[in-house]
Amino acid sequence: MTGKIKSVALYQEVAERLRQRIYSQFLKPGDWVDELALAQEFGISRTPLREALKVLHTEGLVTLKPRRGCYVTELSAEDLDSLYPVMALLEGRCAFEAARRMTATNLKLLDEMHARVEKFAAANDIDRYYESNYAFHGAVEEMAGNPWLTRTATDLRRFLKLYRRRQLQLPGRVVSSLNEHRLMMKAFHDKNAKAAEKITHDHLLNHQAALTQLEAASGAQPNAPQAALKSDSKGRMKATV
Amino acid sequence: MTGKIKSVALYQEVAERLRQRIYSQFLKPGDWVDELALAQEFGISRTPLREALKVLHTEGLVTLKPRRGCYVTELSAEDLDSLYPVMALLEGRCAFEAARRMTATNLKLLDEMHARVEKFAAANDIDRYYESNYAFHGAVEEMAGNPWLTRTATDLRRFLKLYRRRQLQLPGRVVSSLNEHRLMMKAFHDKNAKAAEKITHDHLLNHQAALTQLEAASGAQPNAPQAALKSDSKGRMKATV
DNA sequence: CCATTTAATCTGTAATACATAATTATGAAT
DNA sequence: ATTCATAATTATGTATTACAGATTAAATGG
Repeated sequence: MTGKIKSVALYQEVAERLRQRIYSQFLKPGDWVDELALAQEFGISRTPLREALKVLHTEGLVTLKPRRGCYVTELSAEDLDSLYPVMALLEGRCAFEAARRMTATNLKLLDEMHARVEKFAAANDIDRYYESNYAFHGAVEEMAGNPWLTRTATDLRRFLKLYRRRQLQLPGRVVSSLNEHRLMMKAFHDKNAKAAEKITHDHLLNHQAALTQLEAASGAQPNAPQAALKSDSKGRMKATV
Repeated sequence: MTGKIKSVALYQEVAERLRQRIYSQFLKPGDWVDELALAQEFGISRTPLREALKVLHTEGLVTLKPRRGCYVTELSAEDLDSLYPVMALLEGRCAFEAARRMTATNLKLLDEMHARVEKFAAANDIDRYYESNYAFHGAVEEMAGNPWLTRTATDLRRFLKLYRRRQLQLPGRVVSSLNEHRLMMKAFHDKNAKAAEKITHDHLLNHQAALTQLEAASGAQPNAPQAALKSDSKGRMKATV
């Protein structure tokens, strides 16, 4: 038999397609999700579509406004200001625990993942740079060895992924981010839990600071078009941001 | 018109009834939730019942094992060991932020809530003691002023509520718990954020330690009957646990 | 008495129908 | 022509029903 066994439900496939549309910014934060149009496009009834939307809602990717339909989750500047410190707290702790429990195997794995990040950064492959970076942080969370800590951190980090494009446009941030990652790796090699925690914590806050600055530059409009910054995409900023 | 307008959906009412059954331990952790039996009992079809179960699943109260049905969420000893430190971290931070931003109004409110906890403890009203205690911690979370921190902490704390009964059976824990609350209140009065954080953090870890001890005593069976401890329910332990 | 097949039960999925809220279009009055 | 009220349309939320596939229980034969 060459045919693929359909082990996944229809609504799961639909969820995945919508997930991709959201992460690829085909559906942008704040956009209305037109049930009927999508159901017709996919040639299905509303039920599996709504089922998919519920999945995405649980993941936080989509927000259901009562009687007003479904919208791609939109984080305000205030949301980011309150979210990043929590992320910093949790990921900092993840790094602390990961450093404490670091094994030779895991260290090797992290080294490899870090190398990937470096490679894609050097190659200017912005998409794969983001993905490998995301995977790196996910790996650190796993290595903390605390399932509930991992779960909590992972759940929150998913929200930041919604602003993937935005983050990639942070001028000069890649350079300083890489630098921070190198310091993290050193802390892991040294099994210096305290240092790993602090670096990771500050890494997140630096990220937030850079985002805030970008928002201020683009006129305090969280979803404003950022074309104006394109010409600056290769610009350099002080590494502290 | 005297009749009540049905503003809530059927599945929401069902969800609430099931929530009560779970929190009242009529449905205990690990119990199978019989869809058909419940649907018949409530005189409804499976759909609104399943809809309700999905809500409870999102809250974490219920776990859906694929093709094996729906079960009341059960936390293993390992789960509690990994969950409490995360709770301690988050609630500690909540206390820190709450202390930093403490206003006269909020302080008064906390004083009142703390008084309620004291009152029900003195009156040996174990149910209302638990509820007022739960409300107190919820209030501190709110006063932290960080919506995402509040949300994360609240989401996690809901899981602990599943083991409400168990927690109430901790011998002597009420006394030391009250003492820790008094220290917390002092820290809030002093606006001593660092102290508030540490006390709250340790408060949670002490709670965990007491639970672990209880589990060890009852034979490492998380859901074993605890009748054997009843005679000890007024016993006293060292206040440090 | 155990193994294997068959029957019954339960879970998961999705199409459909309907009620109600929200939006847009229509029309009357100033 | 503009504005307000009302009617038509559209979208959302809810729930019944039906069916397919998996799991568990029962039955049959070795």
